[in-house]
Amino acid sequence: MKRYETLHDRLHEWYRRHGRHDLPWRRTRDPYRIYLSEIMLQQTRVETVLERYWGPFLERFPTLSSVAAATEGEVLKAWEGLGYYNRARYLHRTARLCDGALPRSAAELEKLPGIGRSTAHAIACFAFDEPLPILDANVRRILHRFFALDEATPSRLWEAAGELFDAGRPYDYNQAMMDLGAMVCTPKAPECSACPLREGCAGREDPQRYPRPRKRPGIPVRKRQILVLRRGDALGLVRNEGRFLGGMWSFPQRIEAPRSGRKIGKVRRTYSHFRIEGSVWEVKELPDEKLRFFTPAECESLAMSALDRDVLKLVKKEMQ
DNA sequence: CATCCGTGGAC
DNA sequence: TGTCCAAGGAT
Repeated sequence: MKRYETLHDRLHEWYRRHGRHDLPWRRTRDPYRIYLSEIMLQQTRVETVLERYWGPFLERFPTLSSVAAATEGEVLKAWEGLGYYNRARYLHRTARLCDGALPRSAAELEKLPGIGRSTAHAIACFAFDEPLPILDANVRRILHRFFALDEATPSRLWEAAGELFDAGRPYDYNQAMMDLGAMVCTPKAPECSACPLREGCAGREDPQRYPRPRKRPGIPVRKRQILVLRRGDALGLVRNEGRFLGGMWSFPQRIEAPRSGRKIGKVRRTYSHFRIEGSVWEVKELPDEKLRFFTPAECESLAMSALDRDVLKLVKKEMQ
């Protein structure tokens, strides 16, 4: 596509000068590390991954084989605090499916659990130089503005992504677009005057108009009773099944308050689509529950959600 | 196509 | 405090 040659040149020059070249996953071609970064960064801020997860996780799991050799629980533990824990379970499944090495094409990568089209393209491009565009939140916002799209289907956005794509320098193009979206073409106050694509941008007169903001339904509040059963120094926990916090250990929850027990505090937490307001009770008995008992020290090696970590903190205060 | 799936920072 | 949102994918 000759049409965007000048804009591509400006984009690359902007990226050379302002890009985040020090990001650790840009300083490696190790497919596993690139893959891990793409999974960690799904719906997660760069700063969070950079500061709290990248180093510790790689120290514990330096290779794809080391992930495959671990239990799911161990991988979840290393993922603790990052959220969207299905990512960690898919990572574990993928590691076991791959037997040491990731496939080298986007088509094969996309067949693996937890890897969709955009992530497959990202890994294939960044690790194996396959010339394919990505379509993350940054690129999507740029495309909405560049082509003045109020709203667009995924199909239309992929088409737009392919149109603006620079197949001649796929690695730098994709990285540059993500940086541009994160640093210049931002959601709230885009700096169009600093944008290397401004001359071709159909939306630059009113960038805030694109994309049209999605109506967010209010999230419901779920009131829950959180039950703490002690057996000596040990606490009764259950392992979540299903997709919500699947594989993570939690204090049991009920809708109804216990008939007897002592209230020791409150916790609240907002998830992606609901909020929990929990009353924490110390109870003496808890029928019909598949409990396993762990001391607070043993809990440190279990994968627990942020809410259950808050509950555990309350309980430890009570036990002193 | 709509809904589900966490967390914490910015404002 | 409430709201938005950040390198998406599975169902």
